[in-house]
Amino acid sequence: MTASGRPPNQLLQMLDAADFELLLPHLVTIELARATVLSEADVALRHVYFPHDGAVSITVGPSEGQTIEVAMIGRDSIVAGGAALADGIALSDAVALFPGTASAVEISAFRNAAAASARFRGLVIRHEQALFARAQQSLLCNTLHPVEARLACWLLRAYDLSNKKALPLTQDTLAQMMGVRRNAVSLVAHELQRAGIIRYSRGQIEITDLCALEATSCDCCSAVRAHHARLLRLPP
Amino acid sequence: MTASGRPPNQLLQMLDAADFELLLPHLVTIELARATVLSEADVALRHVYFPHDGAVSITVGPSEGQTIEVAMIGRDSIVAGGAALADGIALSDAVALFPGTASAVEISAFRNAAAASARFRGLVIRHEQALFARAQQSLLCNTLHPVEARLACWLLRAYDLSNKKALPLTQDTLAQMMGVRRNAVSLVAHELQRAGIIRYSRGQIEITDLCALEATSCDCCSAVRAHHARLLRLPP
DNA sequence: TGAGATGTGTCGCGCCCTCGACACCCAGTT
DNA sequence: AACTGGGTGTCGAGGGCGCGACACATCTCA
Repeated sequence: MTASGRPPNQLLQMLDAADFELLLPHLVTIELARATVLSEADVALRHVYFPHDGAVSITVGPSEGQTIEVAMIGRDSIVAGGAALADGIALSDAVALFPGTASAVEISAFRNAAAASARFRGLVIRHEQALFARAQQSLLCNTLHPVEARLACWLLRAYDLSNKKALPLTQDTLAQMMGVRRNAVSLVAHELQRAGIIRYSRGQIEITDLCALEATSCDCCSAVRAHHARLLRLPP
Repeated sequence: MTASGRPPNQLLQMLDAADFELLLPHLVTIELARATVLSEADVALRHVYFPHDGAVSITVGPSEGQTIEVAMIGRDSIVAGGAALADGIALSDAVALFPGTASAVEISAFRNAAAASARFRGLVIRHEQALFARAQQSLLCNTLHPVEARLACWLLRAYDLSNKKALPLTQDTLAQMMGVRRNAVSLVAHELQRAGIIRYSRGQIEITDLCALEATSCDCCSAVRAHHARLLRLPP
């Protein structure tokens, strides 16, 4: 909880008092242990989640080894908000990547709130648009940019969400997220470590030179940040 | 116009009579010449479009040569519907790829209709979700699948939208859409032609063996189709 | 008919990354 | 102390594609 007495999720914080009252009775704080599954593609949703901290990885892909991360989201976002407003069937898998907590809301309560309040609905829609922008940029980045820049981007996003420079991550999971072989990650990570930008060992990656990491990354990160900032500032 | 007396856009056709009345006074049929720009990233929208035929390519990318197609849409979709419901700033460029016509609506009228009718709003949101699914699948496809399969997918989609087996397309534009070099397209196209699956010459590509083309493509196409069908069937 | 513009084939070099495989190192367990 | 298992380095073969460049074909227009 924060000074406002609300859970520390950016979207909950932005809500009008009246809108927050709509949700409040239905908010349940839950633990997100690593690898907790929040939603599964093509399966009916039961809850919508407002993460407080940690990070959730949104992925698609039919089979193991053929999956790819669409976006990494956290306290600046909602899990499954768009699908909840649409037909309640999740488009993608959502899995806790870094542990944390979240406020869960039953999907019916979420839909009721969205039906009752145009302002709340607008916020969810703008959020969904921001998420779309994220996916779009990932599309461009994955298609056109080399693994090194993409890895830098990814780490920066993880840092943004967790505010921690040390992240519990294996090269293997990194490779899965980015849709490349562990091989490639190993090579690039080694290079970044040699340059003094990151340090890692046995499932812990630490950012040691944030500026250099930003220089290594492509401008996809900042493009996404700009969209997010614009869309989630309440209109006048 | 069709038997229903409505423009031949799938979404307009699906509308409740009352909802259609909301839009009808504001619908203006326009020509979409090839390369007509319908929206531009980061620029305020003026209209929302319901394509009747032809196809519109949604692309992102900061600079020339660094752009990539997010989705190709047509009569089964809306151009800029999501952005209109959000903050009215387009996320991406939208350009007419194949000529055709569309119904244009001023953004304010579109928003008013969405505010007035929960059913219309729901349809737009579900559509936007379908578009998101499309983008997601492109992300996966571009990251993991070889150019040959992607090209096949792309042609199938173009065929779906235009119902024509002959498409006015240069290898150059194909390469731009797919985010690869013309070189790669030339190679693959040559191969497909040799196999009797397509035929082409000077900016005209013709599908000669649809089944073989489907066999060449990855299952991304069908995955997207499934999502689209599910989301755009009116809920009970 | 000739000049230019546009679309296509193709060649070579080289890089990035895949794919499979194996060895090593470190932790926790027994 | 030995074992086991997960995380990492890395090697070699090979492919796919970037990247530049050039030749050639066809179309359009002067």
